Amino acid sequence: MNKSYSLAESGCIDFFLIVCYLYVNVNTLIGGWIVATYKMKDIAQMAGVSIATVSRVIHQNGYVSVENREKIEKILEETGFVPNRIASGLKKSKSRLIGHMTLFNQNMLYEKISEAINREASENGYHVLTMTSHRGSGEEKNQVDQLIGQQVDGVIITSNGSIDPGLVSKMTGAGIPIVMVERCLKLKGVDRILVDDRQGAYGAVKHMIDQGHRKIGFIGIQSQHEVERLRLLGYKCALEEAGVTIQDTYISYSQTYNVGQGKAGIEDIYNRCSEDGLNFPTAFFATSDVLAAGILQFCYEKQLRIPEDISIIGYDDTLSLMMAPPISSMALPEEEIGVQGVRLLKRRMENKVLEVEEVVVEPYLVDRQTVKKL
Amino acid sequence: MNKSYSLAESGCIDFFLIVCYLYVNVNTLIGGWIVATYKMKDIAQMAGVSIATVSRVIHQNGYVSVENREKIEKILEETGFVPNRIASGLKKSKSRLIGHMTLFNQNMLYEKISEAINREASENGYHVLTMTSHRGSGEEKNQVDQLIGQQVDGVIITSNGSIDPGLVSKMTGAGIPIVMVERCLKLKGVDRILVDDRQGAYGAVKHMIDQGHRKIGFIGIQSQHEVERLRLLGYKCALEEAGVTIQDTYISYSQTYNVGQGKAGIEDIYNRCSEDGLNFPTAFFATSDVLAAGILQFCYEKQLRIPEDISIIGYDDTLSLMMAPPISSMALPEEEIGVQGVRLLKRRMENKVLEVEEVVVEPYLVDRQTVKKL
DNA sequence: ACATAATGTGTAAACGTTTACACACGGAAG
DNA sequence: CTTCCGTGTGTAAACGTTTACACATTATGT
Repeated sequence: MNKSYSLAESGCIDFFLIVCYLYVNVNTLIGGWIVATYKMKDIAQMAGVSIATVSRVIHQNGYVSVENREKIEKILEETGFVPNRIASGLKKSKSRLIGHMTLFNQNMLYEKISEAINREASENGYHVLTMTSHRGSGEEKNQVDQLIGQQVDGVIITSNGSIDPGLVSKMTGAGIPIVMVERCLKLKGVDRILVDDRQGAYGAVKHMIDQGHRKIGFIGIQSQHEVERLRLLGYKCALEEAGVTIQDTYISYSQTYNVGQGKAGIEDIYNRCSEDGLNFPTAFFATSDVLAAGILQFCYEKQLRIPEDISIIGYDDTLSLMMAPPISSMALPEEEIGVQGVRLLKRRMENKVLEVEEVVVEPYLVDRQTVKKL
Repeated sequence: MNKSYSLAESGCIDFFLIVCYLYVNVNTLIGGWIVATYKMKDIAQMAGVSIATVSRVIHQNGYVSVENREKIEKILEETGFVPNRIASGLKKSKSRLIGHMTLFNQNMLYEKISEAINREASENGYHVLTMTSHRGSGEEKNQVDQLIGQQVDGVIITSNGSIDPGLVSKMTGAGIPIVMVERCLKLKGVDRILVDDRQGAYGAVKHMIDQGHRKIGFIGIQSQHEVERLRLLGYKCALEEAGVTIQDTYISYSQTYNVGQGKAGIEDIYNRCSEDGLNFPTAFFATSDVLAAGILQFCYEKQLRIPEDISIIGYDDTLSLMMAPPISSMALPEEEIGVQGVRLLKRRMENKVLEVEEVVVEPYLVDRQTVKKL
């Protein structure tokens, strides 16, 4: 090595690189291939400088002579050197990792939010460690330990309003900032991105009322969670505002978000209407596109046309474009949700003490003309 | 500290814990809360042993007296200690991180595969760093550097057959094992999980033929990629085998996987049939559910019933259950794809030299009775 | 009784960065 | 001709683990 070192000093960089390639960094032999990874120490040796100087070039701080800077930059380029984030993370007590806890869900909404989070994080020099759990599985406890162990700089919790608050405290207790997104818990020190679901439902139902509908069905979820309560509330507000009395017969709550339950919901309303001697609604609002899909299946069976026979508005705009026919839906600004989530987190990660923030985002109607004018 | 230390030694653990909580590990004050994180050093001090002993308890290796083991375990429990993975990663040159490179895609298929990868990784003590890129964006180059920098122990590339092979070599060159999944490139030292798409398409079309169909349409993607070639091949094989001559008029290639293109595809065939004076097909095979959704939209407009007027089989079973009506589809074993991917990777990560492996998984028909018996 | 093995514990050197500090050189200001 | 500041560079000590090694102590076999 000493010999190689002097070679490098005397300017024979290229030859030296080959020597290095063969001898310095041979970590492993895989299938006969020589595999090399460079460390700052190696770069420093090749450039004939100290590792501190290399670091100064990489981080563009401190003083480095033009001559050395160029020499080092050239070597960096040639070797494709990538600094070891683990080592720097250890020294700086920053992993530049964001944890993302989410529930697995057959819904592109969460996929889209995830995507926005990943992208925004990446643009800010962070990476995302995703932990997917399954409703009621209790996996979160272990995941929290894993995230703390990985020294994540912050955590985003997407749509998991049922997470154990104790776990969240464990993280905040470890100094990890948290942002909850879409389905949130009101917790000390936890920022929130909320969707104005009351307004979303209100807007959808208002649109139907404006088109002349008065008998409007509601297909939602029986949920302890606030978002479903708000959607029902928005529905009721719109009706009350229009002076329409609320018919329980027109309201159906399912257990979970799935097509079958959506279809069962409208069938239930259909049957109860006959029993109660009421007219079947002329329009339906579903609190999720997946439930709306169930409504469409019902219509298909009964050979009802949309919007001629039945008007529909869905929610979340994940499937509506793909349905036959494509239906109107209240879309959520997934992009904004993800981006704002990362931004809030970033502010906390970078300057510790801040007020708790709450950002409210608004759904917007994607109108595909599935509400008939009466 | 020395005073506290002697307290611990004299057995006053509980009091000592409080002292520790207040003084030893006060890292930050957030909103008035005292925040503490423990290191092995702290645990060792509390237990009055050396840090090596604590490590032996945590990793359950080496000899530790029952007395010390119990004392340490108790403290570990009480403090909720989580070892710093960054530090151990640095020492062991293992991050226990798996990189996952995937393309963003409005398709639950990738979501499901991701989910399986995350779960299987987690069960094996790994975490997943997901890097989502967008077709043709060139984001991959940077992502590869990030993954190398994070010292990931392995990388899974999902459905990105268009990744630059040079980037893959950079990773294998850095000693990182790679598994490609679903859409693969044949590259030196890269394991593959392949879907038998030829067989999948063949099976779907065979099913239609068995039900008596002879005029069968194909809605696919004009793709350089092998999977679409295989699906078309499977379609043609099934027809040839049945002695049916292949009609170009019945075949349509779209640009990308989206509903609009699916609908345009079948409209195109419809128009060309009139021009050529051919009968419209009685059945359609689509190479993706999203294209099949387009077919359903066409049928809806034309008031064609399924399967009475038109028979359909989709592919990937991501949307078919939610359509009106739910349609038959060739499902891919997403679970198996993800799990096998992680397993292959794990074998490579744990014992370096292995033959390149190729696992082929089979699609299976989910029959929802949308092929009419002729 | 003595060698040897099994058990239990602590010390200290890594791992690859970052960064405070020290030092050296030149030029400008007094 | 000092003194001081702006540049440029290297040294070495962290960061929190893991683990080889050394050293005890006790048990076992002869």
